[in-house]
Amino acid sequence: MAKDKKLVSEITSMDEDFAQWYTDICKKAELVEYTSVKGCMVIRPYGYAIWENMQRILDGMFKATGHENVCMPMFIPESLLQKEKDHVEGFAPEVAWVTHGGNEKLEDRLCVRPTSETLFCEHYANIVHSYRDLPKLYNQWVSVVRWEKTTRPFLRSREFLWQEGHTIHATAQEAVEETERMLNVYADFCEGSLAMPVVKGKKTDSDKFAGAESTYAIEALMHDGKALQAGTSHYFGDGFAKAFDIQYTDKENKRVYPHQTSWGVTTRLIGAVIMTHGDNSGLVLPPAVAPVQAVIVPIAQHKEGVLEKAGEMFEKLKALGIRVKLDDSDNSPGWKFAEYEMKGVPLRIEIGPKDIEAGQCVVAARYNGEKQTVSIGNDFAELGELVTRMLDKDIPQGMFAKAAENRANRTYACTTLDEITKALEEKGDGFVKAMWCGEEACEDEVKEKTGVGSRCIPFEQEQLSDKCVCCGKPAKCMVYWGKAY
RNA sequence: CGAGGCGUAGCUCAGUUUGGUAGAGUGCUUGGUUUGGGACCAAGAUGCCGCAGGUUCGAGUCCUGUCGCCUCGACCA
Repeated sequence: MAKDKKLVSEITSMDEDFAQWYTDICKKAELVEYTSVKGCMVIRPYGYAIWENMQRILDGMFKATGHENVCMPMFIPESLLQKEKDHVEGFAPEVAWVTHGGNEKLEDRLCVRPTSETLFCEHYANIVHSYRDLPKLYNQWVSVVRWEKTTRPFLRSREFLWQEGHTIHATAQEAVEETERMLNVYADFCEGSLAMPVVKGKKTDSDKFAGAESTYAIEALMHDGKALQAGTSHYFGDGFAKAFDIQYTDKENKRVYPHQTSWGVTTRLIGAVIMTHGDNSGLVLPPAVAPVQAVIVPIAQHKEGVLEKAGEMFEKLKALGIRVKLDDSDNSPGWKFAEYEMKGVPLRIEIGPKDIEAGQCVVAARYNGEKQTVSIGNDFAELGELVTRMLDKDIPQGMFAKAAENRANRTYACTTLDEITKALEEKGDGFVKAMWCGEEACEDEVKEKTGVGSRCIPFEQEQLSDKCVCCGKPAKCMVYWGKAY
């Protein structure tokens, strides 16, 4: 166990300090370790447990919306990848290639999947023949490889874990509905389980997924005012179906092309949680995904009765289905406090000789540091109720409110480029809301002059003015702008 | 891929200017005292000074090359 005395760096507005703070947490909370494989991370047990919790919740949501899990191969033959033109152009610069099998050179190189649209398409072509075969609603939990030039734990690594959902539908309308449904599933997960407010919207054309007709995304704002794309959902139209020759016979006995979607979230969500909720004492985890939801710290544990009482408490909370840990190691209480704060454990319960005498214990919440004493009685009933209520309701709601407040303080509505520059300079990086004419030239100019790029066209539109923030021509929509990870 | 910075004990780093026995703090091991915010005392273990060449009587230190990591750009979930 790492017992480094030095705590994490302070969060400040400086970019480099924030980056240092972030990497400190990733390492000191024992989430990741670097490896000899360049740009790839070891996700350690504590970090992986967070991902497992995310997986469990999301998988339940996918199953509830009728999706089935499958597993596609890790390798994609070059000939298969080449079939859809936009897609291959988008991904070619960042794929890794397998050129040899044993000692033999391969005729057709194999790419290590950067995403699996092409494999799903090939499969659809084999199994979709009739309208009766549709829709197919698939998902897979795998890792993918993208040969990134620079990497950061969770936010960008050469290999990362994700889920990719792939669906195929008879009609365009059904496919669009699916794209929107899954974006909503992601948003509900982020806001409900991760206590992280997100903006739902559509990407501009220049920002679309390679091969997509339209891309939807949820965007979250981090502590330092930068935006993070937390999940995406793509509508493909029938472009892939045409490229891969997927056709079915409809009720009128005509051969037609089906419509597809894909959607994914990754271990980047762990990075999003760190940068949304973390503070100067370390990680702050939402209870829904915390590997340990409550830690019991006995005080003066060598004294008679302390460990016994703590043990009873542990069993009681465990029986309530709470992920609870009793730390009876011989580290000092102060050390334990700091350690579990670093690791973001949502609740700490202190119990010592004084408490036992008074028939109580102390419960401290990680996200706001508030302590309260609660009676333990004979069977810990009151404690069990309090802990359950805090983990299920008070803490997620409190964390969400805190994150939403931070986002509100860093969201600026602007009507001119000068206003944007001024707001960013005076108040720091954040979301900028501004009107846009829909021209790519203006999108580029805004980025060049103010430093913020388009994040998404939010579903919830506001009419800030009727003119484009850049060119002054009639505006088509309001866009969220921001610096991105 | 462009520009900067850094590689010395598990970790954070000093030592490099001016070449001369490999250092500190922290962590680790053992024993004892402690325990309501990273406790204290004592004893102990820990190094291909990133790697490869070169200069030199002698290189952590100088030269050349190389690999790796970090930050900022560009690209990206």
